[in-house]
Amino acid sequence: MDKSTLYKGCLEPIVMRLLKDNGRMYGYEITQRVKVITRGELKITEGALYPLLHKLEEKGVVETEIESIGNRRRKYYTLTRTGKKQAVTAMEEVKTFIDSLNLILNPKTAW
Amino acid sequence: MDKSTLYKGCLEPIVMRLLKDNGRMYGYEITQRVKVITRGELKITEGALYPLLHKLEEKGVVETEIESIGNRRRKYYTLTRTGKKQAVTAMEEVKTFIDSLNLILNPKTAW
DNA sequence: AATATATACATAAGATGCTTATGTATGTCC
DNA sequence: GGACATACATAAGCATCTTATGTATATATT
Repeated sequence: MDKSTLYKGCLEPIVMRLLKDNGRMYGYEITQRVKVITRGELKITEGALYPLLHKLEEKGVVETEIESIGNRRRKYYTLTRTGKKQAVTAMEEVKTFIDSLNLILNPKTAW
Repeated sequence: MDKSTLYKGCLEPIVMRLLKDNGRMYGYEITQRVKVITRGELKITEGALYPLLHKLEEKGVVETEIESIGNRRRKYYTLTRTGKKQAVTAMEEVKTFIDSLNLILNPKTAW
């Protein structure tokens, strides 16, 4: 099995968590942050991330701000008020999900 | 976000784990077992499970045995020798994956 | 006796969420 | 000057799931 198929569906909560913790991030920064935090285990591809960010913006979960550093531009993303609420719910859902996974995959451990 | 999207990609390791633990199971049994273990949180649909089981059989990960109880038939699945090896690897991969997820989603907790 | 629900399998169409590939452009290091 | 990093974006294609549908037997309900 391809290792990366596991994380399908988890990208959205990951992004929301990072925005919740850090307040304001740009796309490329998110990819790098995930790589560092997970010691290279999780690698977010740009082909997955950018369309997701656009979708979240359309849904009003995040809002953007473009910042220029010299001739370079960065697009910063911030959670909206609604986004912050949804982030809380999303975190609970992921927690429950991981608990369920652990119940099956680590039946002997008491989580 | 639809809650069930989270578990995309996790069905295969779940099935392998159950077969590894229980030796021999049939499809419907797997769906019920997951429901009980996770207290109703994870519901495996038959439309997802049966094609997966067939795929695993094609790949030589599992082998089947049909058993009749009265007029009813059950198709039992067992891990092959290769399947058992792959199950070990799969479990390690899922463990690493969950660890990575936790690093991002529970940054304050030391796992 | 009829109906609903549970058991048990299966497949097909469609949606979703990713990978891979490609493109543009600037900045930095050697 | 070329390689690599930074920074964005999109499109084609694939894998994995949901939803819908179908078949058939067994059991419980009314």
